[in-house]
Amino acid sequence: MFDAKPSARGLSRQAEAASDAKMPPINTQAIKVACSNCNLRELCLPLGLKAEELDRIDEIVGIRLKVRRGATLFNNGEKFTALYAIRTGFFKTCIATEDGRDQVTGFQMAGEIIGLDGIVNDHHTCNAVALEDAEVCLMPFDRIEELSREFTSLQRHVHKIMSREIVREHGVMLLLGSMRAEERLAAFLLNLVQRLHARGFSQSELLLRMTREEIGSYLGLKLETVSRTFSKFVDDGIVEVQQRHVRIVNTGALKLIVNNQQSCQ
Amino acid sequence: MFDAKPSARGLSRQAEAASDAKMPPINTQAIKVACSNCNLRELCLPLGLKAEELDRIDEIVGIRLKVRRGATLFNNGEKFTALYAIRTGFFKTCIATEDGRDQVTGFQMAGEIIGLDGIVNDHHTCNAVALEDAEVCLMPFDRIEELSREFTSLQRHVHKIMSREIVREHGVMLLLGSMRAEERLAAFLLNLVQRLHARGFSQSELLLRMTREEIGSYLGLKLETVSRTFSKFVDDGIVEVQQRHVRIVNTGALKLIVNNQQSCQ
DNA sequence: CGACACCTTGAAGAGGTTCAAGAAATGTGG
DNA sequence: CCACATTTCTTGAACCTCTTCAAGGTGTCG
Repeated sequence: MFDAKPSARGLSRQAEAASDAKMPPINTQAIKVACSNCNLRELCLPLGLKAEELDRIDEIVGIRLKVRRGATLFNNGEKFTALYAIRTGFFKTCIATEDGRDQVTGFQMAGEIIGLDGIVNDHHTCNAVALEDAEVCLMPFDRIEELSREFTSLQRHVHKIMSREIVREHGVMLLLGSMRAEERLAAFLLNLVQRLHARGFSQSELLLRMTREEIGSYLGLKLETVSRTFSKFVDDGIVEVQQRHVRIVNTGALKLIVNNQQSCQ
Repeated sequence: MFDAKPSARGLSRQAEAASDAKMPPINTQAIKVACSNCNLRELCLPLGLKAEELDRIDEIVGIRLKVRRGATLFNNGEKFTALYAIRTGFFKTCIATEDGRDQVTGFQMAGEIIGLDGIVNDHHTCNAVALEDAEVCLMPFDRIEELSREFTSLQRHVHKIMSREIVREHGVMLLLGSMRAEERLAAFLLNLVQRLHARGFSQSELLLRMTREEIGSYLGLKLETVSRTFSKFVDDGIVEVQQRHVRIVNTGALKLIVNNQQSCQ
């Protein structure tokens, strides 16, 4: 609490600098693409597809959309027609109630699928907002269902994606229901860096795409608490923080914070 | 805070009295059944099936299992093979971590499906515990996938069930992330009674199948806080409580507590 | 009836929030 | 390119909600 904060020098970008846009309502641009050449294929599609199957599955993705920072991919109440695979960029999904509550339900990055919330009632129940300029592949849900009746592996894949989301949310419930502020932020950072690492980025450095307020909303904390907890971690020498640049100095300490602390239940 | 508690007389059972079992590890019994005669059909299956389709879909349910109170239907780590449709009874699902954390992720009643968490990794990631003697229909997942390749309406139904679970969990995240104790308990009671009402039970009376501790775990509160909040509601004349018997006297007040209160973010 | 699980209530304390002010970064427009 | 406005972040102090610890009450079951 009394140590001078080490300055976080030499933090490298985790991706090309996002060109900034001034919240245009929505900005999309159609491009033809093919899953077969996509380097995110292992994240989006089932493994071990035959070449012919892959060609057919390419049919799923009609067009690719660009979404500028601050723009929404879809909004609560909008008609559901498609799932979206994120090619580049970073999103948040959030729900809002009439009485002004707002809850970030997740942060999504390249290779992840958004829109699953819309299936049950044919309308989206949350907003998906790009936190940096993004590109997504639009996959009409009719086509997905059609092709997954044909290809067992695709069918299974779709089921797994939905199940994974359910399990992920169980983890968030555990976090929100039983962890204290430090544990929540530690778990959050470890989760982010692990997912980034799986995409070829650093295991220890990350550039937060979201504000303290958005982190707080996701973690069930106020932005001041997020900020204070970051400062605590810095004082303890666990991370270096410079605004949105974060370097994890002591991963083990973070893991200890998440796991070791007793109490709870 | 100073009013005498009204006694909750005349609370009727919401279902036949559960015969109590003393936590046998697992107690199952196979019975042949058919969806076509099941009065929960509208909850489990898509609407508007033709008779022939219904006959085929009957094939999904191989056997019906009995699970005694306190027994588990499946456990974390167990191989995933099937989904379960609850015919009678009441379950909780919960996850536990090595460090002793424990989180109830949901309470499930007749007509609801459990086991979706197991799809993604072929192993269950939570425990499903019967809170009263229960009967479930075992539906091998292979058969479900097979038949939903054949019947579009079943395929869509499966997708909707999974999407519904995702949306439900978003709601829990909102609750855990942004509500205070009274709001959480009010939302919980309204949700329970609404689901019971959809099954033909009273709109205002319910018999809690879970302990204060389990409610607390689900709502991210300690059991003492749950108890105190119940007492507060009783003092305010909003509900009558006698152990696990609850009568909602003023539904509007509960709704106000959930919606109106500002604060939050 | 005694043991046990569950529930209630009180008092003290901790963790997180609220309110407020100021600093740092970012974006805007001349 | 610099000055100004805006957004975002940090930090302090007071407050509040919920937790913790403790004790006693209620109900149930063998």
